[in-house]
Amino acid sequence: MDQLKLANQICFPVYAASRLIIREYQPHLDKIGITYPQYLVLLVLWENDGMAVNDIAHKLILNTNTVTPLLKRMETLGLVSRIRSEEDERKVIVRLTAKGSEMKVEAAHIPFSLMADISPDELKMEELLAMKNKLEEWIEFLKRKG
Amino acid sequence: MDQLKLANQICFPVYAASRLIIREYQPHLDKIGITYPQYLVLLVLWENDGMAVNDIAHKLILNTNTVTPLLKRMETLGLVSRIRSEEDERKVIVRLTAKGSEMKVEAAHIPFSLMADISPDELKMEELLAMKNKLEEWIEFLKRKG
DNA sequence: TATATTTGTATCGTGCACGATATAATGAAA
DNA sequence: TTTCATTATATCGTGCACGATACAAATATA
Repeated sequence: MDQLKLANQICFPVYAASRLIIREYQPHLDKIGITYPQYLVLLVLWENDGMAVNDIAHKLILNTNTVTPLLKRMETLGLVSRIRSEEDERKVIVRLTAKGSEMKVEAAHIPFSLMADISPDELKMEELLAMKNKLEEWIEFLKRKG
Repeated sequence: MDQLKLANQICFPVYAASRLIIREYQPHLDKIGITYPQYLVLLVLWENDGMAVNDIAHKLILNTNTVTPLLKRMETLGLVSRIRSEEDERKVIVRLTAKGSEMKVEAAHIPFSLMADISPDELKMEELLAMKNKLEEWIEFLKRKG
């Protein structure tokens, strides 16, 4: 094997898998009218409502200049409210609306449907979990050095 | 266990890792003036010059409506030529220009630099290779069903 | 041969994703 | 308290990424 190309060989599969997985999410998310990044924001807020823009960006490892317009679109959809904090007027606090909260019920089936969609018989659950753990280890490293 | 928690999602680490890795490529690619998807197209053409748009898209698991404008930008940069095939006038054959070919020399160091950047001591080479193999197995499954 | 279907590429619109930059609020230092 | 650096968010421009759609060339079918 050509060791020189190891980096390319390891990085392309991550990039390709990411897009393929998001493609699998899409039909499920279409039914409730949101995108994958919007779904991620909802996951974060369902777990801890009322976060600042920066905290959401940090959770999702995204830049704030990606998250700000994303949240504006979600505000237009009626999923969240964006209200400037009174204690610190630099911060904008993002809260779920009733619609945004209630969408959790509609989305409850998605992780289960997804696992059925994306988990091949050849790849056992333990293998996926092992890969998840290795990726998270890797992400922590990349975040520290970035 | 709450399935709707970010930490419990298997797909988010793949999505996040993909972006973090591309961020690591960026400074290296900036030096030669291309983006990560453009670099992938060059990798494909360096290996097999003179491919149709569709074949490049298939190799990169991208839609042609992503690849067409990508190739047009690369044509503007003087990296490739796009010439309609004479045997089959539906096809557009993409070939490296002299500049595109020669860029292989400038890019030769990137896989080395990248491995130094992205490979933490905690994650051994064999573990990265094992993850690569699992991801490729997964990708094959997702491609088949998509 | 005429018609229908498939194939290959391109166009359009929307939504990320991010570097560069701007701006106001906060906090620290002189 | 004035000045300076930092923090939090927003704006702008460029480049993907993809669904929907269009269209011409090639192929299959009647």
